[in-house]
Amino acid sequence: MVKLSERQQMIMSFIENFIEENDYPPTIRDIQNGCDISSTSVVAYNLDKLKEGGQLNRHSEVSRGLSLASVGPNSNKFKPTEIDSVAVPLLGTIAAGSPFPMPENDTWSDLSGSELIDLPQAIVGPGDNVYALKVRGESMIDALISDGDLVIMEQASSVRNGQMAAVRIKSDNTTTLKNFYSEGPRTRLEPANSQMDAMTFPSNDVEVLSKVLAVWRYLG
Amino acid sequence: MVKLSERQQMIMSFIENFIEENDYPPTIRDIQNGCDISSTSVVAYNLDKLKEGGQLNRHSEVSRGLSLASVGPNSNKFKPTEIDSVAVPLLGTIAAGSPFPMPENDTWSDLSGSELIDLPQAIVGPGDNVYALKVRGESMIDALISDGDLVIMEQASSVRNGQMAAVRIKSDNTTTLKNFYSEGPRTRLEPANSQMDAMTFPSNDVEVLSKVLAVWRYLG
DNA sequence: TTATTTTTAGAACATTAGTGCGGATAGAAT
DNA sequence: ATTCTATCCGCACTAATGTTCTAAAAATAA
Repeated sequence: MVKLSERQQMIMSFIENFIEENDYPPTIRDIQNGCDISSTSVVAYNLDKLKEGGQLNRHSEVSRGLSLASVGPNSNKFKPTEIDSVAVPLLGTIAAGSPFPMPENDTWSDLSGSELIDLPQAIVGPGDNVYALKVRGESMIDALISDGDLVIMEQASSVRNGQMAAVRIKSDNTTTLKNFYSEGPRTRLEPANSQMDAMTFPSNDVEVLSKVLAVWRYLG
Repeated sequence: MVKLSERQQMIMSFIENFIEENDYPPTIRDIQNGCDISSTSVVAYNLDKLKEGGQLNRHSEVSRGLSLASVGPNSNKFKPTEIDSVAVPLLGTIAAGSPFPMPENDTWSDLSGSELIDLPQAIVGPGDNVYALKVRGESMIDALISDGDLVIMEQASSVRNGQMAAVRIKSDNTTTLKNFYSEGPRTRLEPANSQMDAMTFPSNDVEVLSKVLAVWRYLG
C-alpha cells in the first residue's frame, strides 16, 4: 500500500472526524481550513491522489461528494459485533391481485401475535420497517418468486432505479413486484424475468409501497 | 408524534436510500427529482417541516447539510437477538451449462480459502455437506433462479419426489436444477416455473448430485 | 550541478445548490 | 362567501463550492 504524505494523513483524519461529527462530508474549503492549507487547489490535488490510492471515493462536480473507502485494516471499527440476527415480523401472506399488506399505522406495537423470523442483521440493516410476507400462488412468477417464498420487504415510498419494489398502479388498483425505473414523467416497470416485457406508466399513476430486500425460498 | 404527509415520508425514505447508496446526503434538487416534486422550494418547505418535527437535522446554507435524526421514539428497532448459525462455504459460482461444482473429496478441510456464509442453523441442520453457490447468468431462469442468487445445496445421491435437486443427465452430460419425480423406470424433471414443460428420461440416465435446500436472493 | 517530477500557491472562473418571494390551490373553520 | 392556514409552484438570486490555469517552491533524479 502506498505511503501517504503527512498532509494526506491529516486530510484523511480530518475527513473522518468531520463526518463523525456532522454526518455529512466536508467541502474542499472545510478541509482547507481544518488542515491549514493555503489553497483549495492543494486540497483538490491531494484528494485526487487519495482517490487514486483508493483511500477515498470522490465524485467530481458534486459538493461534499466524498466518502471514505471503507476497506483496509482500520475499517473494522465500524463493524457491528456480537449481533448476528434481527427478528422481523411475518405479517401475512400475499396472493394474486390481493391488496398489498402493509403495517397499518406507525404503531408496530400490535404485532405481538405475528410470527417472527430471524434474519442476518447485515441484510436487514437497522431493521426498521422491515417485515416479511409469504407468497401464496403463482402470481409473482414473473418476478421469479413462487408459491411459498418468503419476501423480505422494507417500507419505502421511493426507491432507486433498478430496484425491485412493491408498486401499486393506481388506475388499475393492482399491486405487484417489479423492478422500478423512473424515467421522468413516466415510470417503467420491468419484471425480474428478463424474458418478459416491461411496461411503462405515467409516473403519478405508480405508487411505491415498499422495496424488496431479499427473497428466501426454503425447499429442504 | 406528528404524522408525516405522504410526501414527507417519501422524502425521508429517499434521503435514507440516497445516503445508503452514496455515503453523502442528497441536494434539494436530488430530492426534487427523486420524489417527482415540481419545485425546489417545496422540498425546502418540507425539509423545514421535517426538521421541526425532529426527523431530520438540517444546517442552513450548507449544501447537502442533511442528516437523519436516527433516533427517537419512532425508530422501531427490533431487538437484535443472537441465534445459532452455521457457516457454510461459498464454493464458487455456477454458470450456464458449466459442470456443477461439488466439493472435491469428502474432506472439507481444505476449504480454508473459500468464503463463509452464515446461515441459521434451523435451515442447515447439522451443516455437514452443505455448501453455497452463487449463480452467474440467467441459465437457471426456469428454476426461478436468476443471476446473483445464492443457492444452498446439500450433497445427496437421492431425493424424494418433488424436491428440487441438481441433476445430471448422463447422456447429455448437462447439469441443471429441476424438481425431481421418480416414476419407476423413468424420471420426470420439472422446472420450478410451472409455465414451462417437464421432460422425462430413463431413470438410469439421471444422476442426483445434490439437493437444493434454499435459495437466497439479496436485492437490497 | 542541472533536469525532472511532485507539491504548493494564488486567484479567477464555472457550477452546484440553498434561499426568498409573489402567487396559486385546497381545505377547514367562521 | 370569506378568511385562514398549510402546501405547492416557478423563478430568479446569490452564496456555497468544485475546477482550472499559471507560476513558484520543494523534492527527487541524473
